[in-house]
Amino acid sequence: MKPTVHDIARSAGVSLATVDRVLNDRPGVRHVTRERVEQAISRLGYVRDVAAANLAKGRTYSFVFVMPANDNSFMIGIREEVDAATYRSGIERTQIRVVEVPPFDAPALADALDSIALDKPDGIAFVAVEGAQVHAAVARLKEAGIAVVTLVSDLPGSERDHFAGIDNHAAGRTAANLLGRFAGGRDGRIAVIAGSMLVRDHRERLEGFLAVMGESFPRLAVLPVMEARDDPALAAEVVSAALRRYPDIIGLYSLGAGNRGVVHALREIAPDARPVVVAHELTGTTRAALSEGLIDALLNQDAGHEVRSAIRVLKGKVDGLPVIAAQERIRIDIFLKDNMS
Amino acid sequence: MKPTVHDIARSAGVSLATVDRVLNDRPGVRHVTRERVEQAISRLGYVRDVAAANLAKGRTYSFVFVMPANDNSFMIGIREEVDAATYRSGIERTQIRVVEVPPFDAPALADALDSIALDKPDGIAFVAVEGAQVHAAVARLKEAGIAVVTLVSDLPGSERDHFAGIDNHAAGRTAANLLGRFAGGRDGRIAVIAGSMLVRDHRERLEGFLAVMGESFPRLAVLPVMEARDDPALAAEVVSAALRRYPDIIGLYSLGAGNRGVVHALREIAPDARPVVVAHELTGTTRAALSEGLIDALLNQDAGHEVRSAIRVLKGKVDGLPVIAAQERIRIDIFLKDNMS
DNA sequence: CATTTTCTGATTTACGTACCTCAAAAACTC
DNA sequence: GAGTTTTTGAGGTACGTAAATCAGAAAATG
Repeated sequence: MKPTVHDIARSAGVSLATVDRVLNDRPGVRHVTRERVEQAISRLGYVRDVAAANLAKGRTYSFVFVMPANDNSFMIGIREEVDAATYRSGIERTQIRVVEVPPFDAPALADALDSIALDKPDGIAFVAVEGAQVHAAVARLKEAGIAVVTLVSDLPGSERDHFAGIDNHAAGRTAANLLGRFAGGRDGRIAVIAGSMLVRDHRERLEGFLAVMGESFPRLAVLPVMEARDDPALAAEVVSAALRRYPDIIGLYSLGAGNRGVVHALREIAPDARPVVVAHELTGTTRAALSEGLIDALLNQDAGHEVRSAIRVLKGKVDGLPVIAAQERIRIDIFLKDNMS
Repeated sequence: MKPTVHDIARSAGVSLATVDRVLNDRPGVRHVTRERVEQAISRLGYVRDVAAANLAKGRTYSFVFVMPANDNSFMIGIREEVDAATYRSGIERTQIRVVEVPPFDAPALADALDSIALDKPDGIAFVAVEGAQVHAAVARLKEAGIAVVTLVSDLPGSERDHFAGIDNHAAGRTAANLLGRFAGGRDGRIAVIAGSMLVRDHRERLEGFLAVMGESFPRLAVLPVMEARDDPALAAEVVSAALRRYPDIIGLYSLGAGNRGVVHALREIAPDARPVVVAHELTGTTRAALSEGLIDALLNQDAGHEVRSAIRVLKGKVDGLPVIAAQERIRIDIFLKDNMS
């Protein structure tokens, strides 16, 4: 049977109160006694029953998620996952609030962070936009003892505790690898459409993509990146324009959101003239485009995983536990039309 | 504040005992009273505190995992995950025992299942081998009220409650798609190496693979499948032999385990004569081969996910809960050298 | 209407831990 | 050795639920 605190007390020849003092790091235990207890703990292989402990503590965590008010499917998906987590978290003594901010707007984000800090939540997760104001706001949050996690897009060099998202460099490299190999040795141009170079995830994807393109597929010429602010209408426009202007585009990498527009533009083209397309994020639109053959491969980051990881890390930080890197690594999923889940 | 059973009792104007009877579906509550309580529950939005409930119940689940005594990395990985789960499960009031059986041996598996049934565990998970004896053994398990889940390889048509594994048909299709596109329009032969056509997962992969090959890549001729019983030495031999005999092999699909042997054989070949290789399962060997360029793409089923899913489902079955299909679907992961996690 | 059966209430114990108080013992200090 | 401080013990309450007992009320049965 699983040992309990009572067993420890008996085995160490001390009282329950002393075991409790050792376990919860309370003062008033002599060094030798503490060691006796610790020995008993490892001897019996005692592990604290977390469920019972939480029940006894009655602790509740309060977290705030700061999300860009984008209407693209990915961000909607993330918000849904936050909602789902919020629902479950009611069960797990966790309170989660969601705050929306204008997208791609560093000052607005910094302001939001500062105003949230006034409520003194236990932790904050946010989608980073680069900017000195944001760095400063994060520093203030940490100053106030609030756990901080970046979500989807990171803010390296800041004092955030953790980044819950994929390795976007690797994602870009993977995209290049797929696009290059799918292009099958033909020559031609490659178009790239992004949301904004202001967000780190997009920039890193581009860097990784260009690196592999240069290394492994020198016969494919990559056009200058187009930015469409993850706006479907704008994306449709710029992609259409590019495809008209350069008939020898044989590949397209859509590394941001707003794929509704990209797919729309692709549909206008004669099937045999369509480029090989690699895009990001599995949504209703992209999933359909994948089965239809408009998109050839899809890189995905699982929103649910990211949100749950962020919450786990925030809880861990609040409780002073270390992050288990292996557990919190978010994988880059690749979908072809045959393995859509 | 989160409502408790006490709040429900007060709000419904009944006693705690009655609330308990309703919640735990115990007899002795009039229909109208039951409804009053249920209304109070939904009115207050009560959710049972699972932690407290488990604490109070003190219930322990006993599960048995029946695994083939294979020494390939994938099965070792599965066993490691079972061990890890076993460790954690001590915390979660779950007892897991692992039983090994000879691989690819239906009568032995059936015998093992029967002998395990004598202990009357709450649930059994096993890697299926096809055979009438196994079907019959599963029927007996269900007869005895034991929850049954197949792991990695399924046994459709049997009375198992659930299959914790990937859609192997889709995996084969995905492999064909990747292999065909990576081959880049060249003509040539494709070799396929499997473990055994006796296990359903291998057979289904092959079917999916052949289907897409026929549909989409008619210029690639698929050689008859080679079976190596997931034995590295044997695999090395047959792959070497095939590559020697057919110099125009431009693609290889390794759909079983024993990739150590396959990689060994590939390494013997001049780099520029190497075929495009798609294999299954991310292990130490295959991971290295992927970075080295010996393998071009890897399909993977996450052993940890599968084991945890199996345990979740078993617990659910024991508690009479329905399986949440979306949550229990195991994805097919694709790894290229750039997105190894 | 009496009797049996079916409900319901009140109360208690337990699960494993946290946290509190009060008293007693042990270890120091001068 | 008296006084002070530190360490330890004993005991209790609480968390939210499960499960049991027993008595009493209500309903159904004859």
